[in-house]
Amino acid sequence: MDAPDLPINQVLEGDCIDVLQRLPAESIDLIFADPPYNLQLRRELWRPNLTLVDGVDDAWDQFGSFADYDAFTTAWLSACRRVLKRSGTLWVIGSYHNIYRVGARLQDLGFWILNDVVWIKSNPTPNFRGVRFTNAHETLVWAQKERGATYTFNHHAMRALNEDKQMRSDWMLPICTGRERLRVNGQKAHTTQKPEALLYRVLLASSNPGDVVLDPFFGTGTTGVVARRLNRRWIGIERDPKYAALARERIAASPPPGSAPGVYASHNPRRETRLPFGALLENNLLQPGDPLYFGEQSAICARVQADGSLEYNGQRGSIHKIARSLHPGPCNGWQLWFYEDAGSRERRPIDLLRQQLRDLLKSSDEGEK
Amino acid sequence: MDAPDLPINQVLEGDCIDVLQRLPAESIDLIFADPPYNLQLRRELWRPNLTLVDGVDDAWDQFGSFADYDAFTTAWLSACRRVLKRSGTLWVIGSYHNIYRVGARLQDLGFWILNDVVWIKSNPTPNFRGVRFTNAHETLVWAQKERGATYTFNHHAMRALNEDKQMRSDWMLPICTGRERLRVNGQKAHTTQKPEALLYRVLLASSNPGDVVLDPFFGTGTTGVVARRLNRRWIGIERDPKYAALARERIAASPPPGSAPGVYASHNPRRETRLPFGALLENNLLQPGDPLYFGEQSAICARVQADGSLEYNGQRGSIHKIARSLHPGPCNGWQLWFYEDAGSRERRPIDLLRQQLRDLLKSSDEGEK
DNA sequence: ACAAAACGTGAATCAAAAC
DNA sequence: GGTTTTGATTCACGTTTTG
Repeated sequence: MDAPDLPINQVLEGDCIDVLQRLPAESIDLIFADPPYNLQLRRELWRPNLTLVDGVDDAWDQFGSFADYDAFTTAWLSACRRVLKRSGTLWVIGSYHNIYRVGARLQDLGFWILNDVVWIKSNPTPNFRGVRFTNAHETLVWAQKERGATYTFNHHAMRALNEDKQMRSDWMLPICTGRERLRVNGQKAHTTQKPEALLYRVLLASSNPGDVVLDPFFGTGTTGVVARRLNRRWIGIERDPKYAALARERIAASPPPGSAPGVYASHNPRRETRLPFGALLENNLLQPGDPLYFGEQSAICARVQADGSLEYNGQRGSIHKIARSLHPGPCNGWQLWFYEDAGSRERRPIDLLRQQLRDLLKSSDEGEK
Repeated sequence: MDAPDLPINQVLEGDCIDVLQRLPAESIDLIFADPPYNLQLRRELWRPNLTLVDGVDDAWDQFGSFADYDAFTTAWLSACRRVLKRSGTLWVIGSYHNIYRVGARLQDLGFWILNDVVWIKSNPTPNFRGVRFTNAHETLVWAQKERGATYTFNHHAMRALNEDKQMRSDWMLPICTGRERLRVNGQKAHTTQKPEALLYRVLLASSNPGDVVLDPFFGTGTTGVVARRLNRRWIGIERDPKYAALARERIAASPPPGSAPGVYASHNPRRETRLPFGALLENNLLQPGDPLYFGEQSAICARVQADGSLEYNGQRGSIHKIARSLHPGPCNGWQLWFYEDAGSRERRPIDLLRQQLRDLLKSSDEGEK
């Protein structure tokens, strides 16, 4: 299933555009990219207390013009797109300096944006001069390889992570400081290290255990650390041998995934084994000829047929089909049809019977073991 | 000082590209633009409660391709740039559908981005299908006509509006609903009416009383209403005579300058720290698979899942939910579940970890000051 | 009259498995 | 791979209706 020559769980040294070209096509499930931001700082910045701000002035962040930056962007995005599976998705993080260039190029190349997400920093650097708004966020673009392909989004994992409400496109997370910040001789090892919490959410949302996650601008390896922790496989590409070495060291020292296999998989009702409506008859939860009501109150009453179809007003078909004929739009028959409980004479959705049957089958499964 | 033939406080009917060309060059202090977003909706969308979502399907939002949209964008941005004073600035609002196109074109034309700002919606439309993140924000780009020119930024006004702290680039404001939403025969008059609070902040930040504020996509005139209220002069351009008429009517009926602006000051509920259990995982204080014990002595042991839920005895749910299943009455999972301390092997309530994380976030907050 | 519950709605690129 | 069938999925507010 995997390409045989995929260099799993390794840091590859070199320019990502070159290295990507040597990887097999359509082999990667997820890409997270934190490219140079092209910051274009013009002068030193001093705080009001007369200390110097240690800004990003690395050589790797210098580009001559928008055109240069665009060419660079198109090159690495194309290379990424080639190695991505059809079902794969790509995340890019950036700020206003570069994200509009990146977003537009990415659309031009055929990527299809699924969301943009804003990382709201709980503790941003203030604007020392008071001449603009405090730059308190960065933007992440999440895109699929091509419009309409299926992709991974672990909706229920995101809900669980957000106290049982849908995860929104605004993520409030602190910047990477304190013990998490990698240091060498007391100096920060990399100027733009991202917090692990950010990668945790990205990987949990858009990949599954065992998936291959690639980071073309690996830096000091945050993506690798989190991938390992979440039981994903990873590939890092990094041009600077010093960063690559630091990343290897850091990942080796980071916590390995636990041994319990179940904990990493996200619950997904769409992947549960399907029970045809007829199974309720086969298992004696309904009888041929039983009435089903369309809603809790309504007088509309259909009859269950022996083969698991419904009959209403001369029509015959599945619970979904008959429901659709009674109501516009997409219909889930399991929730729309009600049976009458024998004891209480109350109407209950047939979805309840399905749940009972699922529990029944599950417990008999476990009894076999 | 003003160009003599500036049509002040008027709604000009026509395509903004044409109309702008008839205005004098370098005569405008501030532009706020809310262009079509180029949404590309494919089919009907139904809510889970079987009602139909009334999406944006207006003719003015239809473009054939990215190339068409880019040409349109370049045309109106160029026309705007011509009428802008050297000291002038431009705001554009958009979503991921269009904002990367707009941002890149704007940079190409020589505008210099000062900030981008995210409007975080306190009450966004949810994602009914559960297939993406809730689209909970829109993006505003704030740019000056050319790099290095002086521009207006009312730092102290922004501070005052934000409880004496620097105004950040994330603005949490409700969408336009209720009495503020303009209606005709009970139907919303315009599909994309913006809240006045948003314009209030924009105009207060980047213009001065008496300045001329232009809006090339005037719609139902929110920019005019707020400009009038803040004692700025305004020019609106609107293609649709129906919207133009509504705008004139609305502005005439709106409060004149001098009324108390208290209603526009917005409270920011985000500041109240909310820590979901999953944050302990995101911040590396717990790992997927870790055991949690129900009480200090008990043998009941649940497993932490990667998504921040607990698994016990086949059930899966939040720390509170699983606790409730083990104990009658209301349960505070934070105090009932215990982890085992790595060093001492002693059990400690997970509330301790929450406290640690709170302290951590707090100290990094204070470090900023 | 008042409180509680029900209802309506917003810039939305909104399905996926089985056959 | 295109077509058919099954069936998963929502949050914060403001307004209206019900009790």
